[in-house]
Amino acid sequence: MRISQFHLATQREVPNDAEIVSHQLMIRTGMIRKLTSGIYTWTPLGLRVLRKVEQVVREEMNASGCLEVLMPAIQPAELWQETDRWDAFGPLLLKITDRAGREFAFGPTHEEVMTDFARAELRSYKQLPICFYQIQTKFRDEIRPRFGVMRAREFLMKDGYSFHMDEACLDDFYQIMHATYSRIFERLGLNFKAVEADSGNIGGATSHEFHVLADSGEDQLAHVPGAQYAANVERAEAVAVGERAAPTEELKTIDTPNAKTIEDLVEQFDQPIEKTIKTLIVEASAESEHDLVALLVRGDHELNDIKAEKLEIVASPLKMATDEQIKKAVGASPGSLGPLNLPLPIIADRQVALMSDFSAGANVDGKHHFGLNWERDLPLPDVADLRKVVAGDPAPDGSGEIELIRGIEVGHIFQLGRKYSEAMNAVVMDEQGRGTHPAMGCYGIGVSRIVAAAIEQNYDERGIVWPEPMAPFKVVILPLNGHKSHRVKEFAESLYDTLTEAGVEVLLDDRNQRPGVMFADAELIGIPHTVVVSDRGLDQGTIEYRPRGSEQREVDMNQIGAFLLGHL
RNA sequence: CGGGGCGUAGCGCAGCCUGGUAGCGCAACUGCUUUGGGAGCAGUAGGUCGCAGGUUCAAAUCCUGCCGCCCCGACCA
Repeated sequence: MRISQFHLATQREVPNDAEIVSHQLMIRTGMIRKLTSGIYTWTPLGLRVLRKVEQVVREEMNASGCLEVLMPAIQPAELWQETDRWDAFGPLLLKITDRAGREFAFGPTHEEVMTDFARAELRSYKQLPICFYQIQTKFRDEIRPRFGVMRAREFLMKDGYSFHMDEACLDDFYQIMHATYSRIFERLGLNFKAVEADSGNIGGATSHEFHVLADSGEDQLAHVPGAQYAANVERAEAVAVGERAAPTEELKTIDTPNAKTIEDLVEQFDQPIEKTIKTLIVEASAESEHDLVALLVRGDHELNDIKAEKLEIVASPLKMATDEQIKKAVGASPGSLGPLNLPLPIIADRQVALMSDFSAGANVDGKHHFGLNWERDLPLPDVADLRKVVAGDPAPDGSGEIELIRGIEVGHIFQLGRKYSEAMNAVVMDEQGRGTHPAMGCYGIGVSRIVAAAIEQNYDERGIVWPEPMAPFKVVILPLNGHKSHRVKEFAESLYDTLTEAGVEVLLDDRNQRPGVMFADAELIGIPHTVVVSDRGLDQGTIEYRPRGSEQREVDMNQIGAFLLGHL
């Protein structure tokens, strides 16, 4: 491609709404342009990258036996009503009405459409297992779109769905998909990690996420360096450490008029934070016959919302009680709550159950108890895993100490089970001629998000440093003063022809720009291999070769073609 | 949705407080010069000042309403 024939639209300045590096660079390189909040145009440059990712995904899915389809983006409300997700999916679902007043949604995911397809197409166990996938535009009316295509409302996603006669078969295929995903991210040249995950509102039991590792990632991951264990902190099990020591202190009630937080208590009363208890009041579930529930975590620990709302007694989604609710139920303010004489159901974190001689609010404003001990001063409440893991915690599999890192979720695989096949009555005949609801798996990859995630992981002060498999072009040729020097121009043209004929994606900068502009653009858009043709070099019989992100060197002008072909 | 901020040329901004000719940098266009790190000079073009009302002799500027966008929280590929 000649730049003069291309639409290269780089810019020096970035719009002030671009917060993170990938968003800034995608705008500066001209890969994307915003149409409106969370909705972007992919320019020719950006689309080349998007297609690269898409193609790797497609090839690996095909290689694992999956079959590509393309399903409608617009889906009728009736399908979503069958699974109760028309309402349950909430405002994330973009709803559309046609001229006849019929309701539709712009698909945020395709379980319903796929299950509908399957119930029509799949009749016999002989057709199973089978996996269909598509690469298609989705729309989720995100509460807050941000970071460019990283969290866009409209985005490109690969979603696959598999069907199986039994769980064992599903599990086997799930492992295949796990391996397929790993190959995809390896091929793309990304530093990634697969972690145990929470399955969220898609449903299902077993689930893994694939994360591109980057400090700007929105997700926190718990892993053990050098070992197997890795989980999203949302999900990571917190193991209690140690044993409960025997009481050594007397129970005392102390006036603490100025201690409204755990930090105050620690500072003003010289309490070790590991000896304090944080009492959080949340709304109870409708089935529980309570209004509120108290959750206890150690003072230096944080409540894990996901774990909490999975408890039967706790309302889901989790809702913290208001100050008024607490005042009414307990008679004290949030700064003075504790488990002793608390007129609410109580659930303690595992670690809390091992504490002794601890302090907590007295449920009277301005008073705390010190020297509290379970089973002496108050009964041990129900115990559950409630807290977020922290660095240094032992991994639940005993493999070592947990370290926390950040990642960008780019893939998610689920074992859905029979949730959708039952809800939508998809039935296939088994070997005995009995109708069976097939077990399903579901496998997503955020194709457009991968592009942004790759940049978060691969850039320097000059621009993007594409992993070679994602680069929009492999080589860029810069003829310095090519419009003045015939031999520079001719050499560049001839090299361009050689590489093009060899099937290399090569960009020729034929814009008559000054060298600085050419270098800056080549580096900004992150082309892996730059070739500089100049009079200076030709005088010495050499061509300059600059791999993006490492040292340049001179190559014999007669060898440069072969040299490049050998390096690509 | 709650809290905060911003809408002036393609992009980044000033002007608004204190009403009176709409301005700067980058980008764009023309010419000349320049050519190994985002050039210089000269010139040109480009604006319903987010929209609608109101106040006023006069509104980018003051008032009211609406719309859009961004940031902080809950959601997700």
